Amino acid sequence: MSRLFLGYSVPMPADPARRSQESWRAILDAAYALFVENGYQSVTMGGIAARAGVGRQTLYRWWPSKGAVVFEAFLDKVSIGPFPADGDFAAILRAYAHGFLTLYVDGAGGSRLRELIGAAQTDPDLARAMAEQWFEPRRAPVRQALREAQQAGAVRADVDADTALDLVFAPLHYRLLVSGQPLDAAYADAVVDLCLHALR
Amino acid sequence: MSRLFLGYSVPMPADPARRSQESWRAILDAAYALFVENGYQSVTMGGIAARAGVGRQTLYRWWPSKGAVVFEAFLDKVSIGPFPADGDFAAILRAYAHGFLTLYVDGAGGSRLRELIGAAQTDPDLARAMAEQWFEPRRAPVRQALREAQQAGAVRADVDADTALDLVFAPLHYRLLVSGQPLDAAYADAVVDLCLHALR
Amino acid sequence: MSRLFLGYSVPMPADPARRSQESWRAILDAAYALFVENGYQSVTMGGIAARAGVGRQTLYRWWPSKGAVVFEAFLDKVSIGPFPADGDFAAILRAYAHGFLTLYVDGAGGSRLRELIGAAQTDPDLARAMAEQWFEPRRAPVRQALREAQQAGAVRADVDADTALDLVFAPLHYRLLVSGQPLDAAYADAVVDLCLHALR
Amino acid sequence: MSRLFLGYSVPMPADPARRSQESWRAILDAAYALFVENGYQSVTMGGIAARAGVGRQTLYRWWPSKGAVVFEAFLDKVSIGPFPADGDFAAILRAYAHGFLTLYVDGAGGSRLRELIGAAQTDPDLARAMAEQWFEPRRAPVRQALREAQQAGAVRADVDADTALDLVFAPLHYRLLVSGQPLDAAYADAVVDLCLHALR
DNA sequence: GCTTAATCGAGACGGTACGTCCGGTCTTACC
DNA sequence: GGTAAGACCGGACGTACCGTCTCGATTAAGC
Repeated sequence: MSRLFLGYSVPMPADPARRSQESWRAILDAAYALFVENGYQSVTMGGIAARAGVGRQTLYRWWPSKGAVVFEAFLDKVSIGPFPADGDFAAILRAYAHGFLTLYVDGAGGSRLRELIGAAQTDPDLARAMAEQWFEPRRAPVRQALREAQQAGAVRADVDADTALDLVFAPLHYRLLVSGQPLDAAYADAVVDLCLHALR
Repeated sequence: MSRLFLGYSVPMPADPARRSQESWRAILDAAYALFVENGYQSVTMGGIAARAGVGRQTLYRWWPSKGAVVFEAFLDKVSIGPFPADGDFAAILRAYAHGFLTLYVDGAGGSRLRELIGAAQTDPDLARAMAEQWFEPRRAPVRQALREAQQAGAVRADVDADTALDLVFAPLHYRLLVSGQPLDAAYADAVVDLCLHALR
Repeated sequence: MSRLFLGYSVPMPADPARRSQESWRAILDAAYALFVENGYQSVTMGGIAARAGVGRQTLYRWWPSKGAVVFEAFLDKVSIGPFPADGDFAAILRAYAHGFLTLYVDGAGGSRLRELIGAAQTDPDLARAMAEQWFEPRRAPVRQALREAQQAGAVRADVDADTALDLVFAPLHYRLLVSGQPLDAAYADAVVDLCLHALR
Repeated sequence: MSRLFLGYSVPMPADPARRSQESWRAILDAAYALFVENGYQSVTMGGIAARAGVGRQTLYRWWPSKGAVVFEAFLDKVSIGPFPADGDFAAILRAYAHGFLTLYVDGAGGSRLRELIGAAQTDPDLARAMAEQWFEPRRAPVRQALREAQQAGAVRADVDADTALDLVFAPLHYRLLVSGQPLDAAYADAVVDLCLHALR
C-alpha cells in the first residue's frame, strides 16, 4: 500500500496522525531556513535533521527525498497574492505578472524557486508536485478570468485558454530560468501588453 | 592567470596546445554517452574518466565541473537547424519553433537539455555558458529576421526585439521545464500564430 | 527498587506475575530460533520482537539486553547431561568431557555457545550470569566427585579442587574459543588421561 | 584477484606500496588508543578515522573490518617476552605462563585481548588471524622446548605436543574468558606444577 | 459488575554507526 | 609537462538498530 505525498507515491508509512507535530514544524522551518540561506544544492538531509534537532530517519520516514522536504517547506512559507480575481482582465493579468516578478526578484524564498525548478528537471515526482501544488493553483484564477473575458467578448474566443495563459507566464519564467536577460517591471508590462494585443 | 572556458573562468592549466587530442575526444564521447544513457544526475567525473580511459585529473585540468564537461559534450554532438534565414518572417519563426520542438521531444541528447538547464539553476557559470553558446546563437538569426521584417513594415516597429522573440521561444521552454503540459506541433503552431498576431 | 535477573540487576519492572506467558514463551522461542539460525551477531531485539509477534517494549521491560534474552532462551532450550554423579571418578570426568564435546560439536544451540561466551567478554552481566547459571552447575557435581575421590585417597589431596577441574574443562574451551585446533573425542580422551595422571 | 591480510582474504586493493605511511601509522595509533581507552565495543570505524585525521574510505580500503584494524593495531603495539627458549623445560613453561598472566592482568592492551577473542567468536577471519599471528608464534618456542625435553627423556614421549601445551595455556585462558575465577600468580604456578606432574 | 492500573502490540522518536559513493586534490611513474 | 592510475581527506547518502516514548486496546484485580 502507499499514499500520495504532494504527488509522490511512497511506501505507506503508517498513520500520519501519529507523527510528531513538533518535529514536523521544526523540519519545515529548518529546511526552509537552510534553503534560503545557502541554496538548494547545499541543503542536505543530515543538515536539516541536525538543525531541526531531529533524527535523520524521521525525515526519511515522511519524505522520500530532499526535494520533497524542501518543496513542502517552500509551500509552507511562501505565498503569492491574493490578487483581484474579477473585474478588468487586463488588470488581473498585470497583477499576476507583477506578483510573480516581485516574488522572483525580491523574495527570499521566491528567488530560490528557480533552484527547485532546476531540481525538478531530474526528479519527476518533484516536477509533478510543483506543477500541481504551486503552478496550477496560480494559473487557475487567471484561466477563469480569461474564460469570462472570452464569454464577454473582450478576448478572442478561438484561443485555447492554457496556450493563452502561457503567453504571459512563460516569458517571465523563460528569463528566470533560461535566457539570463533582465527580468523587471518594464519587461513584465511589455509582455502583458503584447499578450493582450495577441488576444484581442 | 586564468582563461575563459565557455564563460567559465578557470585557473590557467598550462599550455592547451599540449593537451591530448585523443583524451579530449574520448572524454566528450564518454560524457555524452553517459549523459544520454543515464541522465545528468548519474553522470560523475569518475564515470566519465573511467569510460574514456582517462585519468580523473585530466578532466579537472581542462574542465572546472561536471556541468562544463557535459555541456561541451552536448555542444559537440547536438545541433539544430540550419533553418531558412531569409524570406517570410512567419516561415522562419515556424521553422525555429518546430526545430526546438523536434529536438526536445525526439532527440536523444536534446531531450536531456532540460536536465542541463536544471543544473544551470545552481551553477551560474553553466547558466552563462548555455545562454551564450547555445541559446543566443539560435536566437540571433531570428532576431535579425525580425528586425528586417520591422524595417519592411511587416511587423510592428514599436516592440523590443528580444521581448518579441521571447513570445515564441518562451512558451516552448515553459512547457518543457515548468508546466508539464503537452509540448507538440499543434502547440507550437498555436504559439507562433498568436505571436504573429501580437506583432502585426 | 530492582530485581535480579540471571545475575543482572535491573530496575524493578512491576509485578512479574502479570507478565504474559504467551509472550514470554514466544520471545524465548523466537530468540533461540534466530540465534541458532543466523548467529548471535545478527540477532536483534527488533528481530526477536517481530518474530515473536510482540512489542519491542515488552522485551525491554523484562530483559536488559540482547545478551540476557538470548542466554535465557539458550538456558531454556539447551541441556547437557545428566551424567553419572557417583562411582568411578575417571568415568565421571570422561562423561563430562564427552558431554561438553558433543554439545559444542554437534548441537544446534551448543555450537553457538562460543558466540555467547564471546559476547560476554564485553558484557560483565552476561559473563556473570553465564558463569553462575551455566558453567558452575556443570562443574559442581564434578567438584563434588573430585573431593570424594580425594577423601577416598584415589586422588592427590594437595590440589585445589577448582584448579584440578580446570585441567580438564579448560582445554576443551581453549580449543573451542582460542586455538582453532581440532576438538574431537581423541583430544577429549587424551586430556582426561593427562589430567588423571596429573592428579594421581 | 585478492591478497591475504592477516589471514583475511580481501579484494585486491591495488598496490600496497602506494599506501600512505603517515595514514597507516596514524590509524594504528588511533585504533589502539581507542581500543585501550574505551574497549572494543565502543571502537568504531568512524571514530578511528576521525582520531587519525583520515578519510573513512582509507580504512575500508586497507582493512575489511573493525576487528582487522584493531587486531593489527594490537599486534603493532603489544608484545610479550622474549623468554628464555632453552635450558630447563620447567623454567621455560613457568616463564611463559607468567608472561601471559602479566599481560592479561597488568597490561593496558593485554587486558583488552579477551575482548578481541570475544569478537573472534563471530568473525572467523579474525579468529584465524589471531590464531596464526598471535597465539601460534607464542606456542611455537614452547613446543620446541617440549620436544627437546621429550628427546632428552625429561618428559613423557607418548604425549602429543599440542595437547601437552594446552594443559598449561588453556587454564590461563579459561579463567580469562570463561570461569570468572581468579587469575593470579599462585594459580599460574599451580597449573604449571600440575602440568609438569602430568608430563613426567 | 466496575473501575483502575499495568501490560500488551505497534510504531514514531532522537541518535549513532554502518558501508558506499563521489568530489576535488595529491602523488607516482611513464612518456 | 601532460598523462593514466589511483590513494588521499572529506562528507552526504540511505539503512539498520538502539533504547525511549506514546498511543489505544486488553486484561486482570480489587472494590
